[in-house]
Amino acid sequence: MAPKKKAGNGAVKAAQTAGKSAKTTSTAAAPTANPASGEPIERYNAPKCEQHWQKVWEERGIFNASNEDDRPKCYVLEMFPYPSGRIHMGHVRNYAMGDVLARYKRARGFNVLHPMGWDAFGMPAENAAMQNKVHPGKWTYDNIAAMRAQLKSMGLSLDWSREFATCDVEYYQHQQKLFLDMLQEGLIYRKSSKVNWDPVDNTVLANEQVIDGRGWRSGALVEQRELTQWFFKITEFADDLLRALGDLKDWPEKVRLMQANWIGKSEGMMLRWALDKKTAPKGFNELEVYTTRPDTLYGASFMAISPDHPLALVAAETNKELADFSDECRKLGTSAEAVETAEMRGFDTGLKAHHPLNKDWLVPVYVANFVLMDYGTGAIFGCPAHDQRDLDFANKYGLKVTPVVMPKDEDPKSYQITTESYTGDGLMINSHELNGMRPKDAFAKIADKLSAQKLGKAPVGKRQTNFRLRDWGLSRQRYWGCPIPIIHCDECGAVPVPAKDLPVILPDDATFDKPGNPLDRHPTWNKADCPTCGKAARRETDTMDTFCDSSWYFARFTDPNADTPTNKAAANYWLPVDQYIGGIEHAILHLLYARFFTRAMAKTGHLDGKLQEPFKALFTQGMVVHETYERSSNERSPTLSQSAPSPQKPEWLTPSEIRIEGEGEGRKAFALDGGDEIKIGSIEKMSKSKRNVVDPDDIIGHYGADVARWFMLSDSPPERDVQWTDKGVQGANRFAQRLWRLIHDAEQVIAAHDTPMPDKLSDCAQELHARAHRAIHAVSRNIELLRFNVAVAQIYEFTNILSSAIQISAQHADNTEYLSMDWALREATEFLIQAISPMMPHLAEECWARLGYNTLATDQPWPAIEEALLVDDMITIAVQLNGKRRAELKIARNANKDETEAAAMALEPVIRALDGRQPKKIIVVPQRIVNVVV
RNA sequence: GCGGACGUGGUGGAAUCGGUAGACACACAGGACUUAAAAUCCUGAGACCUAACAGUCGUGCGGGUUCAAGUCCCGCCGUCCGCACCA
Repeated sequence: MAPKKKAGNGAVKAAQTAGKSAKTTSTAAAPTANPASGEPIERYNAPKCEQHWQKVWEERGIFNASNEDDRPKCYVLEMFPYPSGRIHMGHVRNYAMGDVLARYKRARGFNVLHPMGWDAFGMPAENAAMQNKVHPGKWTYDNIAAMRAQLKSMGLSLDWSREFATCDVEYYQHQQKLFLDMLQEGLIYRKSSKVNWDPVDNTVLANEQVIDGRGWRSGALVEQRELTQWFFKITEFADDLLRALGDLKDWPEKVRLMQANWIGKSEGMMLRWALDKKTAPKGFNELEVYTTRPDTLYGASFMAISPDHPLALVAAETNKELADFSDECRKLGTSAEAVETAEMRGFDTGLKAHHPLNKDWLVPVYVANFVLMDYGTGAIFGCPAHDQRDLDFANKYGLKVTPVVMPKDEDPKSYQITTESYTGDGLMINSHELNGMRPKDAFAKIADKLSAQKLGKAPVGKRQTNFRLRDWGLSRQRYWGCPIPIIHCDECGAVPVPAKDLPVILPDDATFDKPGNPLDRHPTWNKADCPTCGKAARRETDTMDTFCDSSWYFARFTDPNADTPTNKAAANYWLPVDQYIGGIEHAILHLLYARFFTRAMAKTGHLDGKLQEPFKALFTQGMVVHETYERSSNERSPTLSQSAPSPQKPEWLTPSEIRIEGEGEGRKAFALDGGDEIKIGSIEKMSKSKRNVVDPDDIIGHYGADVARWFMLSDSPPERDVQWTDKGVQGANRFAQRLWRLIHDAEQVIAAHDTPMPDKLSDCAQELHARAHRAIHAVSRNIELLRFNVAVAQIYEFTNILSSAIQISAQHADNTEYLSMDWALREATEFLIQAISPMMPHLAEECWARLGYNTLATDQPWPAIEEALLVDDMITIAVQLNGKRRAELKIARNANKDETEAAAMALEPVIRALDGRQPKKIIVVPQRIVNVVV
C-alpha cells in the first residue's frame, strides 16, 4: 500500500485517461453531461440531484418511525424552531448535527424517532399583526410553510408525519387539559405578584424585555405593578430538580452548574427577633429573618429590611423621610447595571430589636436598598465582619464590627476586620459559649439552642432550606398564546373550564389595531357562563407563557394524534429523548421548565412516574458567526442617516453587498453599490441587526444542501462557534466534487458488486482492507461522541488513502500484485460512501447508484467492522534519549520488553548519541515508547 | 464581587491512558496541465540555524512532580461565558 500523496504524475495521468473512457452506470438521475467540453467527468449537480433523492425518500416514507418495532429505539431531537419565516445558518448547523446522528443510528439498526414541529405561539406574530394588518395565525402558518420548504431542502431524515405547531388547536387543547389537571393536583395556583408593566403597550414584560428600565419596544418607563397571575409550583420540585442534575451524566457540566446555581439551594435558619416594645409600631412584635450563618449571631450589629417589608411600609406611614427614601429605592430598578453602580444606602428607622441570645442587647433596624423583599423574609441581620455587603453598610453608617470567626493562626486579641470581611473557616471568638468551636459546629449548636428557645408560643429559630428558584408565573396578557381555561365568576371565583368544554379556542376575529390584549376587548369571546352556578361570568383573557408550549412537545411527538395529551404506551416506548441538541441560550429556562413539566405530568398521570428526566443526553452547539461590515459615518448616504433612529448608529452591510479584495493584512472590503471601502468589523453571531447573515437558501441553491451541511460539520468542534467564510464553503464544495470524481475513477478499477471476497488478499489489498475498517471504526466513534469535526477529518484522511490507491491501481492494472485489489477497492469505496452518507446523504445516494445499485445508500446497514483489522502487526514507536525523540522504531506489535529494548539499542541514532557510554536507565513500555537515559 | 470554561503554526483545529505535538482542512509558496484563466493534480512548510546531514527552541507566563507533561499539581496573566446585592 502506497502512502498518501506519493502517487506520481504517471498515476494521475493513468487515472485521467481511464476516466475519459468511462461509461456512466448510475441508475439515478445523473447530472447533465457536457459532451462538448471534453471534460472527463461532468461536475456534480447538487441542487438537481438533491431534489430527486428527497422525493425518493419521501415517497418511500423511510424516515417515518413506527411506535411498534422490535429494534432498539433511539429518539433524536433538535430544539424545534420558532417560525420566523426563514431558516438561518444556526438552524442549518443544529439540524445537520441531529441529522447525522439520526441517520447514523438508523444505519446502526435503531428504530429512530426524529420529528419536527413549530414553536409557533409568541409575540412576533402579534407585532406583525399590528404592523402589517395580517392575522397572527395566517402570518404564522405562512411562515411555517416557507420554513418547512427550506428545511425539506436540507434533506433531513425527519418524520414529517408527526409534524405539528404549538398553535394548532389539536396541540394546545391538550395543554389546556394539562393545565386543568395540574391545577387539580395543586401544581398551579393563583396569587398576586409584582410584574413589569409597560403602560404604553398595556402588557406585562419579561425581565429580559426591560432594557434600562424601559420597554424594549415602546421605550416607555416600565412600572412595577401588582397583578394576580397564575403560577406553576415549580418550587415544589426544587430539591428534586437539583438532586437529579447529578444523574444527568450526558449533559454538559456547564448547563448542570447553571441550573444548580439558578435553583440556588441554601441551608440556614429562620430567626425571630423580638421588637423593642417602646419603638415598634402597633401590631408588630417581632421581626423574622433568614440567615445561613446563625453561627455569626454574636457578631450582629444591625438589622435591615426591604423598603417593601410590611414593617417598613407601616413605619413609612408616620415617617415622611422614610417614605421618600423607600420610594427612591424602588425607582432605582433591579437591572444588572443599576445594581452594580447603586450605592448601598440605608435609613435608620429608630426601631430596635432584642438579640435572640441576649435580651438586653438592642440592635438597630434599618431599611436598606440592598435587601430583597422576595427572598427569605425580606429582612436580614447584618454581621459586618463576615459579609462584605454588611461590612460596607456598617462602615458607611458607623456601626460596630465585631469579628466572631478568625483564621486558625491569628491572635484573638489583635484580630480585626476593617475593609475586607472574612468568610472562611476558622475558630469562633467573641462568642461566649461558642468560643473555640469551628463555625460548622457553632451553627449546629446555635440551631439546636434557638430551636428549643421560645418567643411567645413558637420556637425562636428553626432550620430551613431556602431556594433562589421562584415559582413560574405563566400568565401573559396577550392574544397569540394558549388560552388559560378558566372562567371568573363573581360568586364562585376562578372556576376551571370543565374538561368536556375544552378546547377554549382563540377567536379568529380579534382586532390588532390597538395596543393591549385583543382578547380583553373582544366583544363576545370573553363572555361565558359560570360552569358552577350558571350565571354570566368572564372568561380568563390571559394566555399561557409560550415556554409552556415547548415544555412537553417532545412527549407529544411520541404520538401526535393521541386524543389525550400523551399516549402513555408510546411515551413509555420513546422517552426519554436519547439525544437532545440545541443552543446554550436555553440552558436554564426551557430545559428547567421541561424538567418540571416531566415531573408535573408524571404526577398528573400523563407520563410514567418511572420517567425521571425528559432528555437523557443534551448537547449544546455553538453559534454561527461571521465578520461584520460597517460603512464609516462620513461615507453614509444622507438619506439613510435621516431615516436612522439615531445618527450615531452605524450602517451595516450584508456579506452579499460586499466585495473582498486582497488577503491577510491587506484584505479590504468594498461596497458593491458605490465602491466605497467598508470597514471589516468584528466577528459576531449572525444577526439581523448587524446584517452579517448568509441566507441558507442562497447556499443550498448554489452549492446544495450537502455542501452546507458538510461545512457546518467540519473544522470547528460542534460545541464551539463556527465562523462562516466563503473559503470554507468553497472548500466543502471542492470536497464534494472531488468525491464525485473519485467515484468515477473508482468505477474503472473496482470489482463488480457481487464479487466475493478473495481467499487471499495481496499485501496492498490487505492494507487497504484494513485501512477501510479502521476509518469506519474511527468515524463511528466520533459520530457517537458528536465530534463531527474529527469524523470529517477522518473521512478526508480515508479519501486521500483511497484516492491514491485508485490511482496506483489504475497504473498497475496488469501487475499480479494488484489482482485482489479490485475487491478491496470496491469495499473501500463503498465504505467511504457509507461514511459520508449521514453527512452528505444526497451525494451518497448518487454515488451509491453510480456503483450499480438500485437500493438506497440510506437503507444500507452501517459497515460491520472486523475487529482483527483494527490492530497492525507492525507498529512504529518513538525512541527517546533523555526524553527527547531521537529515532523511530518499527517493530512487531507483540514484541516483548527485551526485544523492544534490543531493537532500540541497535538503532543507528541511538548508538551515535550514546557514543560508547553506558545508559543509566532504559525505560521500555512495549507498544508505546523506549526512553534511554544517559 | 461570585462561579465556570478556554489559551496549541499564518488560520480553524487534531492529539482515549502522561508516551513521536501540529492529524485533517483553510490560507500561502513553487511546479504540472492551459494561448490564458478557472478547475484539477504534484511538491513544500512550526520557529531558529544549516548547502545538506545534524542540531537548538517550541502547546499563554513562572515554578513543580516524572525516565517522559499540551495532558497532572501550585502560582500568575489573558480571553470568553453565566449569575449578580439570594443574606
